[in-house]
Amino acid sequence: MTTTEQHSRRRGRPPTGGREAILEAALVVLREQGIANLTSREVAARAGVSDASVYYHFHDRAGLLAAIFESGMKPLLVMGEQAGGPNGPLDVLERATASLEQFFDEVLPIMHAAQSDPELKEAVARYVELKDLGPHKGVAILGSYLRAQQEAGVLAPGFDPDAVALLVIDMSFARAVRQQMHLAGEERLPSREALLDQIWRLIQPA
Amino acid sequence: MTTTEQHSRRRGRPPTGGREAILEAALVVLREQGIANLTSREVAARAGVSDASVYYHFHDRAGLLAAIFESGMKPLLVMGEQAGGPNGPLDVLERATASLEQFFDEVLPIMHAAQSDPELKEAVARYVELKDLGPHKGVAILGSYLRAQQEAGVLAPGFDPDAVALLVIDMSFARAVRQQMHLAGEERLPSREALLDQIWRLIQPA
DNA sequence: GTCTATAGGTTGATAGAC
DNA sequence: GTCTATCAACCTATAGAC
Repeated sequence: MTTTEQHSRRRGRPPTGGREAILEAALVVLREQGIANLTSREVAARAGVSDASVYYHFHDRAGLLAAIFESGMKPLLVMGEQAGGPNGPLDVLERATASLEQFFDEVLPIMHAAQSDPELKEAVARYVELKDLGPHKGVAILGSYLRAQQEAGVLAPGFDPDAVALLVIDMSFARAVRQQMHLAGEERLPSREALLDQIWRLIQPA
Repeated sequence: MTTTEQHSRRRGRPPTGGREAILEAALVVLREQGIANLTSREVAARAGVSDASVYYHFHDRAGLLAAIFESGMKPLLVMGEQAGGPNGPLDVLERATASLEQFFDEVLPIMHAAQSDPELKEAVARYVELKDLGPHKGVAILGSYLRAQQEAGVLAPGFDPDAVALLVIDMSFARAVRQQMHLAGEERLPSREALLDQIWRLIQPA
């Protein structure tokens, strides 16, 4: 514990953690209020700092948004570690969809915000290209796992591993979107289990 | 032809079509600039009318947004007519995905805009509930078709029609989103044909 | 129904003290 | 690094003439 906690200014927050506080608050505001209400004032108030602090740390609004985006996209960078578990394909599929949904749930507010402003949209596209993120990454991870299992004879020989992987990703993505829109009639839709059942029918060995 | 076309004020537009002009312009602005730049001034300028006209027709910004939303969602109301074509299931599937993608392509800007503002988000949710739109509608249409073909023996007996329908819808939705984000690496992803191939493997008769 | 003009409020961004 | 105070720009919305 090297943090000096002698004068508790706010509540357990380091005295000079302004930048992180602002970034955190901005992410919260973005998720709760949407980008329409993401103003420097609102963020500053939530972070418990002054309005000018925001501009000191991020120069301008675009800089703040870029930082939010980069911070909010981090879940993507740490993905793809639990693909090679010791469990069977069905278990892997279930765990993959679960973490995919959670991931999309975190990133979706940023995606939505990006689509509401052409400048942000292009920034996101460039960032994704630069870091080589994007759907093909997920397809590569999940697809190669499926292909390995297929070649090992654990799964059926006929299916296209990458295509099935993309189907699973798309299904998780759409589910996350529906969940965040919380539309009525969600309960009338086929469940995740029902969807995974069909995928399983597709890849299970004869 | 009852429209009086004696004095061409703009170009083939009725002299008193202000409301429609504004609505059209608003949709264009929303698609091109995103909701971040959707101001009464911008819309009015594009429509070739005054700023005040917008408020005359739609009372306030919320009224304009509601009208945009209702107008932009119309593609949903006229959906589901070409499902019962005389063609085979594979053809129906291809045509369904094509029109689904086009539909999502039209509605997506509005969905994104709605997600960027909590008030709009709730308005959308209520509207979808009121008009009984939503994914379950598409599932019902495509699913019942698949079920009919299945019971007629044209398709395999084992699959879940509704679940497969939702898979197809989710896949089309995700494809439309990717297309609008125009991320790099799209060409490395499995094509629509590759995805439909897997669906076909799922439902084809033995 | 459409315009001009403008009031009133909010926001992004800066200056300068501490 | 953080604050207060402030400005200029922009936006929503209204008033009133035509």
